[in-house]
Amino acid sequence: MQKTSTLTEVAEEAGVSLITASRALRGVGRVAKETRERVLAAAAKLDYTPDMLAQKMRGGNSGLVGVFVNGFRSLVMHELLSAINDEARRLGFDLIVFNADHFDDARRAGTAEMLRKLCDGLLLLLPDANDGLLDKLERAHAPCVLVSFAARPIDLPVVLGSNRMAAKSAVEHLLGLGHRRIAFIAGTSFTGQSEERQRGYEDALRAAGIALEPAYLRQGDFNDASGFTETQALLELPAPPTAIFAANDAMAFGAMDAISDAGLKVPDDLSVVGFDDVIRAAVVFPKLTTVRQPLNEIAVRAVAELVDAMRNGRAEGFRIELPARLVIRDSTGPAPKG
Amino acid sequence: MQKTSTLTEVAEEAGVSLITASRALRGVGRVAKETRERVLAAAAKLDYTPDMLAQKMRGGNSGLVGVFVNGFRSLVMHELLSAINDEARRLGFDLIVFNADHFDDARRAGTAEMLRKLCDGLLLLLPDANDGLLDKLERAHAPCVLVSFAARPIDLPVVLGSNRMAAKSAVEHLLGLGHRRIAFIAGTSFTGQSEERQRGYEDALRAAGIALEPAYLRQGDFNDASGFTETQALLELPAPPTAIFAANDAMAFGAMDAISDAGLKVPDDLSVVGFDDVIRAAVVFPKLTTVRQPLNEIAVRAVAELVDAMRNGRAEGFRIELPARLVIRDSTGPAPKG
DNA sequence: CTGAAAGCGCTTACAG
DNA sequence: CTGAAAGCGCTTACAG
Repeated sequence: MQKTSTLTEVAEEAGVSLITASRALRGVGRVAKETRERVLAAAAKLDYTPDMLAQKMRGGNSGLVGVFVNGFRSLVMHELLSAINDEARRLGFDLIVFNADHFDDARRAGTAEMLRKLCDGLLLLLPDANDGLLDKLERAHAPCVLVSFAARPIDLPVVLGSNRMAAKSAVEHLLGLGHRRIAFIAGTSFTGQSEERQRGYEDALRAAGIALEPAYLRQGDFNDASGFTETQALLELPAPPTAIFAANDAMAFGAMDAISDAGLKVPDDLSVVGFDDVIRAAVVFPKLTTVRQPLNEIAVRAVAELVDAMRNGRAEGFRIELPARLVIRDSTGPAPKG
Repeated sequence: MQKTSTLTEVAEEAGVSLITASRALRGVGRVAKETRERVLAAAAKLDYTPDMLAQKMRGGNSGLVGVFVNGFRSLVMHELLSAINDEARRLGFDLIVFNADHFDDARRAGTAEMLRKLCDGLLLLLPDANDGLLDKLERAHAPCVLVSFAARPIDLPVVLGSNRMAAKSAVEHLLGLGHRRIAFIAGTSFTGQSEERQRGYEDALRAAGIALEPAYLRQGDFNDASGFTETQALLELPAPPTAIFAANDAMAFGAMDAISDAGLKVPDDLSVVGFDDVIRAAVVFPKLTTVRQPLNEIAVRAVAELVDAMRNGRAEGFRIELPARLVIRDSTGPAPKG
């Protein structure tokens, strides 16, 4: 099928040796101007494109950045990917994206390994703390940057939003509105970000002298549906909360739906706060009060740090937290009397 | 940096020849059970992963599907990518995504070529008709499928939504509501889909005996902002339209904003129809009447056809149009009197 | 059942 | 300025 021409054919066509053709094409070493032109002409004639696979096997850079993601479904992932793509392109790197969840499969591990060799550097978006790849990269100090990872200390560069502090300020906002019964819907714990947000929630309550009520702590999975179900459970409590802080926007949307379904109104009866500020947050009715993740800044910074690591050929461990801030919209209001 | 162990090392460790180790690992050819076990143990001990780059250079399948996209920004692209990923995974293929716009750059072409060799098959999402890659693939009958491409006849498999017919039914819906002055905001023409939608618009008007008014035809670029600007221009016309059909949802959102900004109401003063039915369409206020692209069906079908082409090692030209249908929501209403 | 060659397409030293 | 070797990590015939 692939009738790509090879360097040998180009050399033959130009009447020079393989290696001379290679040099002429790469513009490396001393090659007579006339010879070079002959080779270039031959390459053009044969529509020659170098085989990156072979090139890479001999070492050398590809100008490629590998991006490992965990699924494409989430809007945060989508925005992050867009921003990273823009920034990488601006700096002259192309992106290869690989969906890297479920690393247990041997074949998948082979692909990941291959991509690691093929690309000059790796960006891991919202990686799973249990991914064996992380250990491998850590041991090798491979040039890579983890984005939005908070599960554990790791000897690799990490760029993320300030989950804990921003979550704290979100809950303080609710406290300021007079809420005392505030629930938290947690997400999954793959990246450790949900835990950080929960800590911020607890920080705020503790600082306000409010005891943590276990019944107000619910376990969701970052999807709309779980926000819906967990909110229903909360509403059935003897003393239901007057405010719900969800670990992400999707669950906050689910919460708002559940509240409507129960015949209640946001924010009159219950206030809802999300986390992320995906596009939909500003468009939904009522508009969602949420924490804005600095996705763009995160992307730009992550790419910059990766470029640095690629230049050094290795990565040292450090952690950059970029400030996330509360965006107050229409889904939060004064706590209902009584 | 990459201290991956090689097959040679595994063979040494197991005390067998290179080729025997290769056979044992692949489970191919006759290898004594005891020998095989020794090799497997050695591989496990050395944490060996085969080098896909080297493997692929000798031929053989990778189990990888390459997906070429034009940017990550659009929500349609995002949903399509999600659906394709799910379906490919279900069938045991992994996805490698490459952002392939601007193929003119020589280095990028090398990457594309490499990916083409590396992957067993290619999916081109909303490809640009001017992309030189299309010609190459067409000439080679390379195993690939074009998704949402309508720019020109091409001797390669194509899967897309029924742009023209669905657009026609959208405009018929407006005609049924009594609208006579209906504008169309076109998008860019890379994939030819905007043109198809415009044809559907013209079909409907023609069938209703309404002359095409050039002033009602505006050129946008598929982004919100252009929907906004072009709508402003339409509103300044001596006889402004009473309905606007935008070639995609993003421009329809822009149109709604422009209408609000002008102090007018949707759908009382103007009706708006979009195309795509992205998530936001059902969430925005008022909810957008739009054409639902069968993105999921398109994804499933495209993957199925690609699997078929990969099995044959080549692709024949054909075109599968999946029905897109109008979803009537709140942004369309009776034409205002007078 | 096991192994010594040849080769995939290229580049890196080493010679001339 | 140009070229003949060696080798990247692997697999495909061809021998034993």
